Amino acid sequence: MKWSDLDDNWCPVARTLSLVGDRWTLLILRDCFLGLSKFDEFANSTGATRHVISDRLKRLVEAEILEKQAYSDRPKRYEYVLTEKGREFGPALSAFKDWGKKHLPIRRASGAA
Amino acid sequence: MKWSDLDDNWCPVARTLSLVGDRWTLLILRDCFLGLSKFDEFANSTGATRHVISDRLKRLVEAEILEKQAYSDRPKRYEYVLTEKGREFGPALSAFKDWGKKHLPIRRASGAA
DNA sequence: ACCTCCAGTTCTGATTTGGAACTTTATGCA
DNA sequence: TGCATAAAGTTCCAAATCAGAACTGGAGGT
Repeated sequence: MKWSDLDDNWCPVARTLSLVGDRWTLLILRDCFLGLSKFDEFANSTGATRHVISDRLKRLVEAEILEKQAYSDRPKRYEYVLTEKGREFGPALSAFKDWGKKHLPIRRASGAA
Repeated sequence: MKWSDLDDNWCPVARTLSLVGDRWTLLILRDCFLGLSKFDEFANSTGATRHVISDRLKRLVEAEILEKQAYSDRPKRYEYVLTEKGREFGPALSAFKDWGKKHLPIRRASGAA
């Protein structure tokens, strides 16, 4: 059973997972909702390797969840922004957020001495 | 950056992902909501290898999302059922389901000539 | 000319999967 | 007794994916 074998599954949850069913993809999406949009921002924020960021970004663009837009012409730089389809994924991330806040309280209380 | 390095992340979405952020775990959870509870049921339904099912079930029990209950004593058989914490993950799966239904219509329309 | 920034790509070794067979405990049946 | 089946895992090996770091290429800045 491979990743893509789920994309025609009878279950909509499975189909969704075939697209965004991995830690890094979901983390990148979270970043998008937080306003991040550049390659390095995703790399720094998620902690995933550049290799993975590159791969996931490609998938997300292909799935039309993100759109690649040039924000600089001369050195040709692109940023990734949510499409409408991508924005509609917000509720799913919110559900994750709510569940995490309720059931997984942070343990190592940041720097808050 | 490893799986578990996210469990103390400041972001609740990241913490949630450190637990259930992978295709198979989420698919197993979906199955639980569909009423499945046995090892082989998960294996057959998800298509994941028994090895992966075994690993994910262990994680989920450890995270108290699922509970391992004996349903037979003589051959000692166990089934996995959602805890309250696990049931509260329902909205997240629903969000995935809704998004999938709307944005990823099934393509190879089953047997429908 | 040299350093830095950004967006990727490439390389290698380690970890995780996939797929299938095997184990254990117990039942059915001939 | 002997053989087959069932459930829940475990074990093994080859293949795919990942982590980590270095490298490439275009464009400034000084």
